[in-house]
Amino acid sequence: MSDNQRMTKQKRVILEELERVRTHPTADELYGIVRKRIPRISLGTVYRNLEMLAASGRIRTIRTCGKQRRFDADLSDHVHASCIRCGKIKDLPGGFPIGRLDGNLDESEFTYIATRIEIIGICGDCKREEETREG
Amino acid sequence: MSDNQRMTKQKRVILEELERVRTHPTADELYGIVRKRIPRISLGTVYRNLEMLAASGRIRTIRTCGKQRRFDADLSDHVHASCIRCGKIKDLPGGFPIGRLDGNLDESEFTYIATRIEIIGICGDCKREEETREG
DNA sequence: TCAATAATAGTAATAATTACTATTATTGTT
DNA sequence: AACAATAATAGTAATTATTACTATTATTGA
Repeated sequence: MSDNQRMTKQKRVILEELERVRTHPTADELYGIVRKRIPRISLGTVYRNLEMLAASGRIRTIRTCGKQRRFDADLSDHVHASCIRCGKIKDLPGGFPIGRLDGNLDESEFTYIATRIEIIGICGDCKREEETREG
Repeated sequence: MSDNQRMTKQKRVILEELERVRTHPTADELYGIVRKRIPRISLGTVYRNLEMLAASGRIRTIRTCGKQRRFDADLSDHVHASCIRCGKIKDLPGGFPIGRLDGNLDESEFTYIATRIEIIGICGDCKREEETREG
């Protein structure tokens, strides 16, 4: 880290595990994963590190469906498919279909950082669950 | 309402005010607005009605930056510009630059509802505030 | 090795949202 | 217009995600 952040064991493992999974986990899902390697880590540490990693641009946070924030270590442009039922997010293959979408932006009034594209819908698991419930 | 929802005075005023403003308010911002017309309305009623209106497809909910959900009565395809500092969301003029972005979707595994596009950045107000703070 | 201090674990606090309940208002029917 | 059924309300309590706090521990540059 070039800023004054220290690379602790906790931060390294959190980042490693976030990079490994492709599920865009919530903080407590990641907490569950990381605890297998650092059993005494606390949820607050997971939150704090995710916050720091996001602030330094190392990971991204996602808010779409569901009430929990999610995290993504993949910084490349890609499209997310979010389920309105369970809140889970999957990556869509095929990369980013458009470039910087700031043609209509008044740059003096809005400083551009990034473009986000997502597909909203219902994932297969939730769909099947609804179908069995309805008969 | 064609479903079994009743059109109460509260619901009507909430919808009217949400349609009037163009700021994509949070539930409690809207609560403040609606209270001018219905002083004894409760915040829970605002939440419940926004929930019902969203469920019946009459409005949309937005989660991007900031920890509060926001609401939008404009169902037409349009791009949002979200500020990572204050969480406020503005509409970008110029309509929707791409169509249904589901070319890469496996329809059997994900039921398409909508495409959302947003620009992430820092709004003019927050930018100016940062500049004065830094000198 | 060591001093400075960033980060930790554990816990308490905060804030957004949801649930609960007795009462009120809407709506389809008469 | 009055009525019965019941959806929705106000007010409040509960829940849940996230953040703040604090004494202790671990990292890092010298």
